[in-house]
Amino acid sequence: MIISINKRLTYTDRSIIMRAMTNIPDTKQHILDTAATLFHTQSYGDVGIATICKEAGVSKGSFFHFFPSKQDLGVAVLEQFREKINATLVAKAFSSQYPPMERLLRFVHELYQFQKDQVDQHGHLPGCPFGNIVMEQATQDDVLRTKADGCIRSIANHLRTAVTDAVQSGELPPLDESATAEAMFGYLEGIQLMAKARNDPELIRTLGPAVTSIRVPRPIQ
Amino acid sequence: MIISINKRLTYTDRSIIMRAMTNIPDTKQHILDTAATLFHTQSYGDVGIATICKEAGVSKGSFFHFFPSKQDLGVAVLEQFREKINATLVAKAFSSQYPPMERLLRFVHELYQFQKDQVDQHGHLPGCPFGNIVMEQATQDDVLRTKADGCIRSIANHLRTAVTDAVQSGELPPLDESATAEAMFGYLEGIQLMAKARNDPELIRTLGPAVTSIRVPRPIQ
DNA sequence: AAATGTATAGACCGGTCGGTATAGATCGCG
DNA sequence: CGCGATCTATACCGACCGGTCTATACATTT
Repeated sequence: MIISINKRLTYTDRSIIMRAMTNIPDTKQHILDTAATLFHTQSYGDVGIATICKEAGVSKGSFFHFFPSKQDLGVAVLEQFREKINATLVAKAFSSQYPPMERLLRFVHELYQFQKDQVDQHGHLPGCPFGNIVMEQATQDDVLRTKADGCIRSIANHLRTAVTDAVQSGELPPLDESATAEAMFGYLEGIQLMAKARNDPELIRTLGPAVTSIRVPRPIQ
Repeated sequence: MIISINKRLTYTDRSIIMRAMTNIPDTKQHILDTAATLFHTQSYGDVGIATICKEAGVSKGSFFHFFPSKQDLGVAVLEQFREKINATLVAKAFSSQYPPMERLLRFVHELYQFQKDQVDQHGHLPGCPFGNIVMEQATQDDVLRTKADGCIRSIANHLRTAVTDAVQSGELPPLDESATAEAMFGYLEGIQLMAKARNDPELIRTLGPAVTSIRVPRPIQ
């Protein structure tokens, strides 16, 4: 494709050039990505719309054209995190080619790498994007709370599959599979929280593997 | 004690009467208690100083007379939570009169009751005061992060004693006692987080007891 | 009684918050 | 070309933010 440099560039031209040069997709997606990073590395409450706009190089008019409110942006950011985490960390770890319990250990390793990379990049361990929103906004904003809860359930569901497979293969004794998967996910949230409190990803590496020791027995009849 | 009602009441007189009549201690403590409730039931970031003053029936001048900044107040609130939780939930559960592992189950029950009472009172499950601050402020404010981390370690230390006792008594096999205690505490943080995400304290009751299944093996030499 | 320290009250500060209004630029489409 | 839809830019809004300042009331010390 050739774009003449003699004519005055239209928005479309600039958009095409931007996309080709910087891999920045359309404005809405760019706002979304910028907000996701800022919300995760700082926090939802402490990052204002003006900051997001400045960081994304976008005007407030554009922002409110695509997102009717900050809350809508927050929900969209959560949904994008869910998709991205399911497509990367979860997909890598929960492949059925690995024995069920090994999947859990691989997931722990993915979490460790993820948080460690963030520390190396930003100097702070950001923790879980969903856990952060829950702790910060659950008592204030029911929409965000419900959305974050949905994201948590979505990811925890992959754990449940692994637990079910492990029981079937005999790697785990009979137990309450759903509850055990939830307990395991809770454990991973908790050690990410403690790692964030210390700003030290090593805690995930040392304590993470113990996720395989968690067992919630079947309710007695 | 008798206070004459004929003379004009001094501040000290009124203070004495107030304390006797309303059980409200001195102003600083009252601000602290009000802020603790607001921070816990809402969040640190979303509760302003003006709100705290109004709720406590205190002027801004008084506030800044006792607390040089919101951050200092935050640290004081965390410290008070640490003392209060150690004096109540922890003290009730971790009495050496109970077998070590029973202490853990009792602590879970205390956590359940605590969060359930909050739900009944305020309609929302507030979660752990330290975990909330960590998730919200750890990447922004190193002072608050460090203080919250200290509070977490302080409480986790009681878990470690129980784990050590359990290993000694044979209730638990040999394992990394400190790491296991940390893992257990992380687990409890995690299920409180998930309970907050669902606004449902029952999750603590059903998943909590599995804390006794967590084991971090001793590092191989 | 004077002086000093402690506590309280509230107006006030610059800055930021989420969100709106309006005008203009650019788009696809007829 | 012209028209309506889409998108961008920015000034602006009232509310609130953490924090300062000044004035005053009272207690304590001398």
